[in-house]
Amino acid sequence: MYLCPMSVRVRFAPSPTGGLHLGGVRTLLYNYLFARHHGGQFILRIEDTDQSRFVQGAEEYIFDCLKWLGLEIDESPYHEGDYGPYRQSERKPLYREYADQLVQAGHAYYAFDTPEELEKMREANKTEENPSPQYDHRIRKKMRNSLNLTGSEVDALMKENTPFVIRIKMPENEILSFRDEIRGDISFETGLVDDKVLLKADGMPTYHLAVVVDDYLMKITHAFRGEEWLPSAPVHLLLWRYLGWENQMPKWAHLPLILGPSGKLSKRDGAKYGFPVYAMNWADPRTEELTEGFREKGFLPEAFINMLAMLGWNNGTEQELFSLDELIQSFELERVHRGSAKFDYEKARWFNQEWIKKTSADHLLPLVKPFMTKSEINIEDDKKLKTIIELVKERCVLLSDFVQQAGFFFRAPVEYDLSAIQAKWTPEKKDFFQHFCLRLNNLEEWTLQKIEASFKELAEARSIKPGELQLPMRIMLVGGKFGPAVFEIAGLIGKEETVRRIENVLSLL
RNA sequence: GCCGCGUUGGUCAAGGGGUUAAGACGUCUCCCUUUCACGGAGAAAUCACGGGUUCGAAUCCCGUACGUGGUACCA
Repeated sequence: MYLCPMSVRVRFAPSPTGGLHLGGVRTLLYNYLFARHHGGQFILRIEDTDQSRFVQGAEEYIFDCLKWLGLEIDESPYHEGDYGPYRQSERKPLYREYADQLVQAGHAYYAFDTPEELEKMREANKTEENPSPQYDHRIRKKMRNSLNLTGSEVDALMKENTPFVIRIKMPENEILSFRDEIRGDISFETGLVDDKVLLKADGMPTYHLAVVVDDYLMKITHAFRGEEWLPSAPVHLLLWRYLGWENQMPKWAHLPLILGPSGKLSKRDGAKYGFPVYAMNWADPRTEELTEGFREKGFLPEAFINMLAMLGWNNGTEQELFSLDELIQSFELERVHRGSAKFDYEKARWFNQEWIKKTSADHLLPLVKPFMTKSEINIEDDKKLKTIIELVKERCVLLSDFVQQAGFFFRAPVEYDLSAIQAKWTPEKKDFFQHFCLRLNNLEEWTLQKIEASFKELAEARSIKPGELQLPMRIMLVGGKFGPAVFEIAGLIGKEETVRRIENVLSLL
């Protein structure tokens, strides 16, 4: 006998029903960080047990997200491993076997109640103080199931292919306790939990059965999921016990929720408050509704990951900026919070700004270009764009900000903030710029030093403070009150363009 | 209704019996810069409430309030 070194296997199990929202990505991220921190494996299982909710393209979307974020998967439908298949729909026959085993052992039963009968039961038992009656140990005695029917009655129903589900038989009076890695000991009274459906009438398992069977067969050691699963934990615990696998049950951790400005974060919040909720754009093929993503909004994946990781975890130091590798290195489950966190878009923007500042122009270039192209700014010279990115990146919070901050280097402004000039405009200033254009045309060396020297010389000769002329000059070159130093801009856009833009604005005044 | 989980500035949060209760975002003021940023200095702002335990409670215990989740043949 010897002890194996700890081998961690963690799974993320998205359901392909739409985009991936903040909470989902964070669960994914924490799963990933934990697995990598322990040198373990990260596997992806797809929960597509409900075919009616399955959305075309949603599975690919999940993989695209993983790719964008740079998270590698060890096993999944697309990266086969030893425990496949990894889609629940492809594992269908497996579940029936275990469900029957539970029935045989008396821990589950067949229920033939139709949706109408269930509705009737709920209606009949609904009271003022109990608006949602459960199919529990009290109610099950009055329903059409194998606990109340005789063996031959059940057989007959089966022979007629009557639709049925398999429900777990919750004990009437037991206290179940388990340990949550984040919250500590939690206990539930079994009599208060309903007889959850394990196998649906279409033969597909519910999440409850599938998660237990798959985690067992896939040898999962740690299972992290959202807090919304806490109330069904007793059902899962019982299944592990009844199936005889309790000593192989993974360690559980329930992650706190991410809240929006008013309550639970929903994709509606995005539209309402003007920030993305999904990782990447998600266009629902059924409704054609588009939900904006962080990627398209102009976030760097590094910043998105960083921001999300810090929403519910920190390493106890003042460090806030972490690369993925640093996160992997310092991530500890013990430091994940119990309380839910409210998402703050301003802080998310700050993370992105910091990441843009620390990312090289080389790396930024291919990410910025699509935003320029989208705004119909053609980039023929990548090298020039790279120089400009370096020059303006500290003024950009989102990648989309490069359009405003760098666009005027490639294309004359479409609109000019003329009011900023007109406020203090004088004939002397007009005269200054007319002469300045002449001087520029005669400048033999086009460098920012020469341009600036020429500008200041002329200003001195006319006894106008150079400072008073810089703002008009800026408006002429970029259109508004933004951008880097004016002479630097003039240097980069070239002599002809500089003169053209000045003359153009002079004609407008 | 019942059950679960939670609660440190507006937000993210450190601190887990003795602290002037860190830090960051945001806000405001000032400096730098005659643009916008970046950078620098500073300010306002917090232990949900009520009871215990203790010499001493943000910290431990019990209530209450509030928030949030579950209570589906959804995950």
